[in-house]
This record gives sequence, C-alpha cells and structure tokens, in this order.
Amino acid sequence: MAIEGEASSTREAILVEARHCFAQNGYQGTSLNDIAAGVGIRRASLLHHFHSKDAIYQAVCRRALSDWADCIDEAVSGPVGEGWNYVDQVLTAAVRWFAQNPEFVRLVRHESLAAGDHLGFDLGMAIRPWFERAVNHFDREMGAGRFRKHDPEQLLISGYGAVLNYFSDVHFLESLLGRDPMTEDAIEARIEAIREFFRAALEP
Amino acid sequence: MAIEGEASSTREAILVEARHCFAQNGYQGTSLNDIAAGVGIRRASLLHHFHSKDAIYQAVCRRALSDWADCIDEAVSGPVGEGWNYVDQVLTAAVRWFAQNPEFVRLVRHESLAAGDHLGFDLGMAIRPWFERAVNHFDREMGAGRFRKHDPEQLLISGYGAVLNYFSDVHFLESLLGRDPMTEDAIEARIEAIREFFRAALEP
DNA sequence: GGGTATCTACCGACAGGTCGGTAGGCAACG
DNA sequence: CGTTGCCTACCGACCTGTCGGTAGATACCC
Repeated sequence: MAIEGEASSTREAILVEARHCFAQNGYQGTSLNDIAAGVGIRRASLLHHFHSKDAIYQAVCRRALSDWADCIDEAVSGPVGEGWNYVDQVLTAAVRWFAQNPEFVRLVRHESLAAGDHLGFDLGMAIRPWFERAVNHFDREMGAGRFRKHDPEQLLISGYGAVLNYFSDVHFLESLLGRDPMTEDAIEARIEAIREFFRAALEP
Repeated sequence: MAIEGEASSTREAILVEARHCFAQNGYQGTSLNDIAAGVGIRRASLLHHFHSKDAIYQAVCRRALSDWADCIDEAVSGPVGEGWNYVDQVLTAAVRWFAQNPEFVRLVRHESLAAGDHLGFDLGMAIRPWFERAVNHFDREMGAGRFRKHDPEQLLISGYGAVLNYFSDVHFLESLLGRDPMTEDAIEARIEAIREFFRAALEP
C-alpha cells in the first residue's frame, strides 16, 4: 500500500532498492552494482530479472506513477465540492502523500530535470489529464466568484513548485535553515503554511 | 555582464561550455570529452587549464554564484523601501534574471538535488545571508501591518520553489502545457502571474 | 631558448551487458 | 525409490566501451 515498503520476492527487493538508488542519485548516478549490492546479489543476477538497467528504471517509474495515481484518485474520489474546503482537502492529501513518499518526489525531480533524454516516461503527458481537470475546476470556481481570479495554469505551476521543492531539496533546506526540515513538526508546519498561503491568495 | 555570454580566452570558453554542459546534464552526466568537444579542443588540453573535472565544476559554480550575487546586490542596492512596491521590485528583478539565465537555474537545481556529495558548494550556506535579510524584512513589514501575516521562512521557500521550478523544468512544462514555456510572451505571463499571486497573498 | 598551449598515446578503474556454468526444486517415468 | 529432464536463481569471468587523469612530443610566440 505505502510506496516506500518492504520486499517479498527478489524482484520486489530489486524494485525497492532501485527506487531508493535512483531517487538518491538519479539514473546516471546509479550503477547496477549499487542496486545489486543493496539487494545482496551480484550484478549478473539483477539482469536475470530485468534485461537492462533501462528496464529496471522504467519499471520503477511505472510503479511510482501508478502509486501516485492511486493517491490522487482516492483524494478526488468523492463528489466534486465547491470553494476552498474542497481544494484544501485535495491539496492537503497530496502534500501529505508527498511528505510520506520523498523518494517519489526525488524521482520525479530527477526525471523532469533529465530533460532531453526521455528515460522513464513523459511525466508531463502522464500528469496532463489531472492538470487539465484541475484547471477546469479552478476556472469554474473563479467564474462563480468563489475564488479570486488568477490564471489557473500559472496557479497550479506555482503550487507544484512550492510543494515539490520542499521535499526534493531537503539537503539544501537543511543547510539553509540550520535544522531538519523533515521532522514531523516541520512537515506539519510546512503543510499549514502551504494551505494558509493558498487560501490567502484564493479566498475573495 | 550577462552570465550566458561569449568567450575571449580558452579558459573562458571552457567555463562557458562547462556551465552549459553541467546545467544540461549535471555533474555526473557531463564528461570531459563533452566539454572539450564543445570548446573545440582535446580532453587533455582541458586539464592543462583546470587540473581536474572537479576544479572546472567548482570554478563554474563560483562564477555562477557571484553573478547571481551581483544581480541581488543590484536589486537591493537602493534604499530599503516599504510595502508591496519594494518587494515587487526585488521579486521582479530576480525572476527576470532567472529567465535570462536558465543555465544558472538548472545548475542550482542539479546541485541542490545532488544532495549528500557536496560537489560545488554549500548552496544553502551561500544563500543564507540573503535569506535571513529577507526574513527580517518580511517580519518588519508584517509587524507594521503592511503585509498579511505569514511565516516569512515558509513564504520564501514557497516563492523559491514557484519561481525556480518554472525555469528548471522547462521540458516537463513543455510537455505538460503543449507549448514552449520560454517564449518572450510566456515568460512575461509567468512573471505577471508570480507577481499577482504574491500580491494577492501578501496585501492586506 | 624558455614558456605556453595544444596534441597523441596511454593508463587503470569502472560502466553495462553477455556467457557458460552450477545448485536446488520439482514433476514424470521406469 | 532412483533417475532423468527441465526450470529458476544465482554466480564468476569476461567483453567492449568510456571515464578521469598522466606523460611526453610538438608547435608556436615573446
């Protein structure tokens, strides 16, 4: 259920360890030896389960994306509400999920930074349906006067940046703030700040 | 003057090409051959000017950081103003500089994602003085009632994410939006959106 | 002639990937 | 029951290519 879990089969163990390595050091920064060592087998044995490094990476990405899709689907599963409370509910669920799955966030960041070479998947295309749905929702709400008028696309891009950055650049924040940004208290404070900030910008 | 400029000496050409490569593909994803090919010399000739890959990277980082410091120093060089206009002025200058120096942004992103291995420099420590200065400014302004009350640290972290992300994840945005996010019009729209969003959140 | 800048040639380390082979589980068959 | 054949999981040895870095020769320039 949780994306950062334990392993049963060797294949599972490989996926878990590979996600950890790729999230930590990116595709280029991870060697098959690193993954194999983490699992406790040799490199040749890795390639018995996956026929290439690329195949491992894509499996990791596919799994991560599907976990995330589950989170979003669950968050928006109920009836579409109106006004701040509904947006707040979805936003909070998403942020909380990111906080619990920092490896996913770092994987995404590495992927979207990797740029030209489409390694794992086209992240933009994958997210697009949710993005457009959210844009339409904001359009409706702003049109109905329940939110102040902003460009919904720009708003979502800002939110995406403000949220994901916190969990991907943990090391940077630690040295900037001089404290651990991933303690339970710090995360709760961050969630609260994001909510307040968006509420301030959105509520009429 | 501009960070993305041309070269006079070979050493300069190396720094320019290296910044381009490191920004595009990160430290691990850039080989000395890549840089040398871009400059038009052999790898061994690179190492005549810089005694190691690390030395090149650190020189690039030092230069980039100092260029950015110049931008900030200039933006806050005048007398410290009050209220939204002053913040708006500094914010706009910073965003505009990021828009003109996307390689700097990608360099920073790669660096803050690289995490454990302090390759170039401690970015958090380097930015800290400006960060604290900004926190104090917001504290004063909020205390004086000229801004709505927020946690200044959280506010700045949100802003940092909302701003930098746009220029670092260009490829992601291109496939998400289905259009080029770096055209002049798109950038102006982005700047406007960021200003409006922060104004909405800050102004009482 | 003494530097400076560039080159070719080379090195050891390590990358991803292949190959041949081994140990053990398991079902079929005499 | 024993043996035969097949399968999965794993391993060590090896391949090719690329990496960062070094050494020495050469060409040019003051």
